[in-house]
Amino acid sequence: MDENYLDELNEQQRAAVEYCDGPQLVIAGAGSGKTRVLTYKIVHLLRLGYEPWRILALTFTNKAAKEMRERVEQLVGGAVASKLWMGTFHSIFARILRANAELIGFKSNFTIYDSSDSLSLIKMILADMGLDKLAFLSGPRKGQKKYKPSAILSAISSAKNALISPEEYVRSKDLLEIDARDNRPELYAVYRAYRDRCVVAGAMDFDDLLYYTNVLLRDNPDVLRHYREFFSYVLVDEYQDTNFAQHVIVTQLTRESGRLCVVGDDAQSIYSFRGANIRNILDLRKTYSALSIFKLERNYRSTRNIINAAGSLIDKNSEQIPKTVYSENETGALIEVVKCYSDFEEAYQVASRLSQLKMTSGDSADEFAILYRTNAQSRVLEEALRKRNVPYRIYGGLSFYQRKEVKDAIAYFRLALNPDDDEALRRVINFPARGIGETTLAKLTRAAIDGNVSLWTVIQEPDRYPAGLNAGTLRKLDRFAGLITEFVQADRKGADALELATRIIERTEMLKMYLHDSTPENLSKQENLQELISGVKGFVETRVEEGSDSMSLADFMAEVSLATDQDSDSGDASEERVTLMTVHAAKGLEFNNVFVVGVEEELFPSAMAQDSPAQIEEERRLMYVAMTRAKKFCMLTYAGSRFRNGQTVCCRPSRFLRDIDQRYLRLATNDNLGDDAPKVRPTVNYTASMAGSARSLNSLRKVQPSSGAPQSFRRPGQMQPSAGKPASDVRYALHSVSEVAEGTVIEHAKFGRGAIVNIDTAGPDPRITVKFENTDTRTLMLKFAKFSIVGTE
DNA sequence: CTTCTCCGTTTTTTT
DNA sequence: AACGGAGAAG
Repeated sequence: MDENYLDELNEQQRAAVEYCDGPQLVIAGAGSGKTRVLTYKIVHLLRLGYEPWRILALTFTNKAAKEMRERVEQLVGGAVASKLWMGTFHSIFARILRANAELIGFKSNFTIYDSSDSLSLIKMILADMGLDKLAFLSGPRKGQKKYKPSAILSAISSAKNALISPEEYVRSKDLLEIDARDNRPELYAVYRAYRDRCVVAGAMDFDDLLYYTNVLLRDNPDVLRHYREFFSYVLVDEYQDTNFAQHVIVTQLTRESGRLCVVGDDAQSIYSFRGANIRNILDLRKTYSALSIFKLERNYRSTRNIINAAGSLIDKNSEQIPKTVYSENETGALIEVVKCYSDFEEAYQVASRLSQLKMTSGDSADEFAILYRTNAQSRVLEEALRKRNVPYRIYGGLSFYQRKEVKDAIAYFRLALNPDDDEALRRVINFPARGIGETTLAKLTRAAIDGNVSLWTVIQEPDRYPAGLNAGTLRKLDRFAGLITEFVQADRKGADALELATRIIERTEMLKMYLHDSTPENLSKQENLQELISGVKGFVETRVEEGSDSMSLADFMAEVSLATDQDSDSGDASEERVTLMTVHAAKGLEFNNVFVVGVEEELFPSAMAQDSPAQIEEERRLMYVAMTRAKKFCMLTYAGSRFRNGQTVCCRPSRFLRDIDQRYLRLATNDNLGDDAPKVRPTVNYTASMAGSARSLNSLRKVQPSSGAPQSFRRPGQMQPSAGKPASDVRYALHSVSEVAEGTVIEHAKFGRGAIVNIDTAGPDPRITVKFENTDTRTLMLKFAKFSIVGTE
């Protein structure tokens, strides 16, 4: 370990790192070395003699956890770093819950429902309760569904984040009153049914992971005592993004010891839609009377202009902890504001300015980022970049594990581990088609709900839970059950993830199905299934290499079920690319050059945020995050019209542009940022010819109450550079043995560049062993490995 | 029971 | 534009 690690910190950072005498809050402005403080603090704790496996470091995203681990690794080595408890709230507590599952009425093999599972379960419950019918309401809500699944889900989610059980919910006069007013008086019953079905299915959703952790610690004093003592120091990153459930877990674990270090920046709180609450930071002082507060205010990242501009923007927010972020870097260029006619022109402008800047600055492509408010905005930008042959990488969008065919396969995986998993069962009971249709499923569901058991139990014990099915149907169900049982037993007998996964794909004939005809979609589905298998294979191989015995399908699923899109670091690291992502996804990152596009009213700030000042402030913080990603150059663009929801709508410049002190901006001479617009009625600020009906629809929509946080469904065709796009299909293909030799240099779709060191043709399927430039050596099955041949060594 | 087709709704951000 | 849901035909 580097002895002089403390010298690499400035005075404020060093003070924060060295203070280990009690609870500590570090308010860290953007770019002030927040992660640096956390990583060095961990190193410092190790120095002081804290054992690595008793340090708990919680982050918000997988990406942040990974980055922190890597940075600690560099300082103390992988052997020590791998012993730290470091990860997202969700993954760490999932692990703890699995270890203690029986105490809260679960088994350790519980499934984790993702948002689409949750939504599908909500829909099922609403249908069962007869609440999915149209409501005959008058006025603007006429014809709208009373119980909108996504809104229900988000209400349930809020309840759990506030640690309110269904039983407590129904006892709360306030909540019932609100529901009555919102025309959904039976929400409590939906919540209860949802909870019950999850329990029966042995499933937890994302919120449950936090909720049940609280239950576990609340109802089992000995468990609480154990973890309190076990974790001798707790560190939390991005505390401004924690919700109440997370806050309570943290305080439960550290209230007595006071060995807590929390880092956050209230100005970067951008997840309140998910229950994050800045109050958690402020309330720390109440919980810990001895709380010491440290401030990091010097920004090392950006030029003065960028920091000053962002500062002048965030000053317009009323709610914030007073602090002054300053930069002592060079003044730098002004922030460029560009007005465009349309989203197409915007994309063109950005692409051309980017290419030009790339030439003049000499920065490589990965020093450029284009940030947007919504994923949908990426389309046009992609096109413009492609036209200019600028290589880019999109983050977000549909994750690999969310693709239909992959989800289907995963559903079988899940059933093998937990056949009670209703959502997985419903997904694949008739896929591939085996003549078990809606009617049968409805009858099974009815019986399952009446018996308060899982669908699997109903299928297993038809006599005990009669569903009123005819003999033919029963026979079909029996065959399906046989298939699942076979997988379950294979897992119990200790099959590793690859054996079991391969068997599932073969026995269900999923891959075969797609082989039948070779439409482009089918081809891509085949590829994705093969990619999944090679993912499993890679997982098993890694575990073998690491000398770990944890290579069961359950171990694989534990990694996968909480891995989200950002995590898939696919694409080769060797090639430099421009980054395209949402502002949310960009948090914690930095680039020399940042383009923020679509800086318009109703988009940024979002149309959903228009009706409350608090939401506008969150959007403003989001804008602040966007701008402070930039080190040297920042450009903001807006368009006069934009293709949205299938039609072209008019747009006005964002109020945020006017919030920024104009001293730091470079505007086109004729650009007044929409300041001439009458401010009284901003939304109807258009001539009828310009605006058309979309506009009036929009102003109508504002009357309706906002419908909560919708769960995201992303379109295919984004992300995963290796699939979907014709360009990449050509680049990475399958190869035969005759095409490769030892010494052949290949470019793998996932692992990057590497040289073949061995070819094994002994088995039924030829394998190649490749030493990759990222130091990994992997053995790949030739029939699955997607790569291009670069040359020979 | 399956498949096809039309219709209506949708769009914020993510663990 | 793109998806899911509903309804009709096979």
